[in-house]
Amino acid sequence: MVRTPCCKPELGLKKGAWTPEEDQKLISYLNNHGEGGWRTLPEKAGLKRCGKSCRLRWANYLRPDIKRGEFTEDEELSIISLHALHGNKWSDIARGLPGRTDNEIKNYWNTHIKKRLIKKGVDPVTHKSLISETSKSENLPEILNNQNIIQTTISSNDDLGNNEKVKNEDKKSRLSSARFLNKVANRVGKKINQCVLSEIIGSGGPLTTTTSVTVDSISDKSMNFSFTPTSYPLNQMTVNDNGNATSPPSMFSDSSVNDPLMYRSVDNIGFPGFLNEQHVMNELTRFLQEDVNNDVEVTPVYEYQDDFEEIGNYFA
DNA sequence: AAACTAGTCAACCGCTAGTCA
DNA sequence: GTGACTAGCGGTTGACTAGTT
Repeated sequence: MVRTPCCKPELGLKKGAWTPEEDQKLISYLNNHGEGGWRTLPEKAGLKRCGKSCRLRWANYLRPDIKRGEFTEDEELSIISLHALHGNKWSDIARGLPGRTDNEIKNYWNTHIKKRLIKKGVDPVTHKSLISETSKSENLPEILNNQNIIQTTISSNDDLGNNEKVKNEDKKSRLSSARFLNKVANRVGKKINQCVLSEIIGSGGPLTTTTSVTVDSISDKSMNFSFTPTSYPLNQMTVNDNGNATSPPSMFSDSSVNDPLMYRSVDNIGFPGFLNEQHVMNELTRFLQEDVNNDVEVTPVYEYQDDFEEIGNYFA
C-alpha cells in the first residue's frame, strides 16, 4: 500500500513554530466547525500547514481544556505510577492526568523524572532498583552514597561484614524479619487494597495517591509492591479470591518504597486510622493463631520485637 | 562580553491501526 | 478483500534559553 504523503513540501507548506496569527486561524476554524477532517482543514482554514501539524498544534497546545504550567507533586506521582503500569504508553498515562497531553508528559518524563529516578537508584524503565545490578560494579560506593535506600533493603551486601557468625545470624534474623514483614504487610496491604477499591468504586472519582504494599522475604520471592495512582484505570484492576485488589504485574521495586518521590507515608494515604497499632496487633494475633492451627512452628512474640521496629522503619 | 554547553520542549517524522468506499 | 484515507502514537530533532567557563 502506497501512502500519500500528508505534507507535500512542493506545496510550500510551512514548518516550525506556530505564529499567534496561525493559532488564531486554527482556533477560529475549529470553534466554528469542530474537530476532524484534518487533511482538508488547513486549506479551509487558510493555513499553510499540513493537517497533521494542525491536529498536533490543537491537541497539544490550543485545546481549551489543556492545563499549562508546572507539574504538581501529585501529578508527578501519578506519572511515575502510571509509567510503572503502562511503560512508555504516553497516551495511556495522559488519560490518567486530565489536562495534560501525552507530549507534555513524555517531555517531562525525559527531562525531569527519569533523571531523578536514576539519581535515586531506580531504573526508569523497569522501576527496579539499580543497586542489585550495579552492586558488583566498582561504582557501588558512589551509588550507595547517593541513595538512602540501603537501610531497609535486604540485600547480598551483607557479605561486606567481617564477623561470619554475626553476619549469618544477622542474615537469618533479617530473613525471619522479612518473612514476618511479609505476613503483616500482606494483611495490611489487603486492607489498603480493599479501602482503595471501595473508595474508588464508591466515589467513582480520583483519589489521593495511595499505596499498597506486599513484602516477601528475599529467600522466597522478590519484593512486590502495587500502587494505586490517581485515577487508577479500573478496567485493569481485578479482585482476587482473597479480596485483594490487584493490578497487572507492577514493576515497582524494593527501593521505590523508600523514595518519598514515589511513595508517601501512611499518614498521607487518606484512609486515616485503619493502620493503627491496635489493628496491626489484631492482625498479628490472628495470623499467629493461624500458624498454631496449621501446625507451624511459632516463634514467641517477644522475638518479633525487632521486627516491629523494622515495620516502623519501613513505613517511616 | 563572548563562546560554549546543557537542558527544555514544541514540533516533526515514521509508523500502525481503524474506518470506509 | 483491497486500497485510500484519517487519527493517533512514540521516538527524535532542533530551536531556544539558561548557565558556565
